[in-house]
Amino acid sequence: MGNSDSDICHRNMTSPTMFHKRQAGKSQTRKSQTSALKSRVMEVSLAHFSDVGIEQTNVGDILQDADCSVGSLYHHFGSKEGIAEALFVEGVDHFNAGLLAALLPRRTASTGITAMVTFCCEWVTDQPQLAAFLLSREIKLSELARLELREKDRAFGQSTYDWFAPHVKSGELQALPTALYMPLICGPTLECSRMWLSGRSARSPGEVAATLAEASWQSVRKSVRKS
Amino acid sequence: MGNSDSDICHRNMTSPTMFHKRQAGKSQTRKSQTSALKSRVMEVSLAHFSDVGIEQTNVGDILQDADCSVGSLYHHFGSKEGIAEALFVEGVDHFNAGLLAALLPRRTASTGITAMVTFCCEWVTDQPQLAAFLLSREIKLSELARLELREKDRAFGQSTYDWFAPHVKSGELQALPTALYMPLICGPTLECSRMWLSGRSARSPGEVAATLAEASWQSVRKSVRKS
DNA sequence: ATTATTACTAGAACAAAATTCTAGAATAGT
DNA sequence: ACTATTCTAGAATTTTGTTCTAGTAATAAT
Repeated sequence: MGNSDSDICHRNMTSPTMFHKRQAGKSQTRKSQTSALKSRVMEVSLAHFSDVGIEQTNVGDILQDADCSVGSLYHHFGSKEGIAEALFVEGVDHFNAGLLAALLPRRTASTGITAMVTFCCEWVTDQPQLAAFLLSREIKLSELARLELREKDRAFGQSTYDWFAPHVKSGELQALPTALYMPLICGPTLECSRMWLSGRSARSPGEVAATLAEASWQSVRKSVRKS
Repeated sequence: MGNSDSDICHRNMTSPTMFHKRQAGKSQTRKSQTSALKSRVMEVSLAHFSDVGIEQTNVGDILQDADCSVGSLYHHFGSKEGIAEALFVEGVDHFNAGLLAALLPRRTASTGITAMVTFCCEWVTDQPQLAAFLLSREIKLSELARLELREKDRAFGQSTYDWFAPHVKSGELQALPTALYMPLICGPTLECSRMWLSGRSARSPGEVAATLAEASWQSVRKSVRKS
C-alpha cells in the first residue's frame, strides 16, 4: 500500500523479438492481447505522427483508434513521447539490420556501395511513413534511449567498418575518417528522400537509385584520373 | 466595437530588414522596442527549441526569459508554432542567401562545388543552434508559409541551375536531374552536420570540409577514368 | 488640437489535452 | 490458497496553450 513505485515497463519493444521461455500453455492469451495492444498503439501512433507530427497528435485520438485505455497506454509507454521513442528505436533497428543484411554478403567494394544505396532507396520508398518519421528528428529521447541508441550506433559502425577495412587496404576505397563513409554513401540518398517525403521533389528515391549509387561510388572510390 | 478581426500581424520578420520610410523622428522608440521584443522572443525560443524541441518548450518559459507578455507574444506570432515558423523561414533565407553568395562568383565548376560545401560546413559550425533547428524538421508550417517557402525554394533552385547549366554544357559536370545536384553536393555535409549536432560524431563539419568538398566534387564531375 | 484608428502590451480567464491516481481484474510465483 | 506483479480502466487533476477584455501609446484624419 505504500510503495507506489510499481515495476512499470515503459520500454519493452516486445513487438517482434520476444519468445524466450514460452510455456506453451494457457496464459498465452493475455500476453498476446497485451502485445497486440502495444503494436496497435504504435501502428496508430506512427500514422498520426507522420501525418501531423508528434505535437499535433493528441493522445485521445490514439487511444480511440487503438482502442486502448489511458491507463494501459501510460503503463506501457509512460508518455506520448515514449511512444515516439519506441517507434524511433524500432525503426532504426529495422533500418540498420536491413542495411547490414544488404551490405555484408557483397564481395567487392563497388557492389557493396551500390547495395547500400539501393537498399536505402527501396526502404524509404517501401515504408514512407516510418521513413518520414525517422528522417524528421525532433524526438527528445530519454537518457536511457539515448545511450541504447548510441551503443547500437557504435555496433553498427563497427560492422560496416569491418566490411570497409579490407577494401580500403586493397586500394579500392579511399582511406577516410570512419565517420565519413556513411554520410558520403547514404547522405545524398537520405537528402533526396527528405525532399521526396516532404513533397519538394516528385522523383522517388527508387527512381533515381542507380544514379545515386553511381555518384556515391565515385565519391568514395580510390582512383587515378586522366585529368 | 464589433469587429474583432483586428489587423494582427503574425509574420513580419522585421528583424533584419525593415527600414522603409523612417521619419527620423520621435516614434522610433516604440518601434525599436517592439522590434527588440520580437528578436528577443525569437532568440530565446531558438535556444529552447534547439535544446529540448518545440513540444517540450513551454510558452511560459519563453515569456519569462524574453520578458514578454502573453498578449504581445500572441499578437506577434499567433502561436508557439508561429515562432518556430518565423525562425524556420528566416533561417532558410539566411542559409540560401549565403550559399548563393558563395557559389555565384565562382567561375569554374570545381571551385563552385568546393565553395558550396565549404559554406555549408562553416555555416553549420558557426551557428549550431540554428542549424540544429533547421535540420530537425517536424515543423508543421502553415499553408501560407508552405507556399512562401516553396516559392523561395523554386527561386533558389533556379539560381543554382543557372549557374550549373553552363558547366554541364561544357562537359565539366554530369548531366543529372535537377533535383539531384543539391543532395549530391550538400547531402553528405548535412548528414555529417546532423551527426555532429546530435553528438554522434566528434568531428565538426568544419574539420572535414576539405575532404567532403573533394568527395562531392568527384560525385558530380564528368570524367573519363583510367579504370 | 481633437478625435478616431491602429498597433501594441498586459494578464486574468478559459479550454483543451496530457498525465496522474485509485481501484480493480488477470496472471504468475510460492 | 495466498501474495506479488502486471495490466486495464476511467475519473480526477494539472499543465499549458490560447483567447478575451481592457488599457496605453502612436499615427492618421478632420
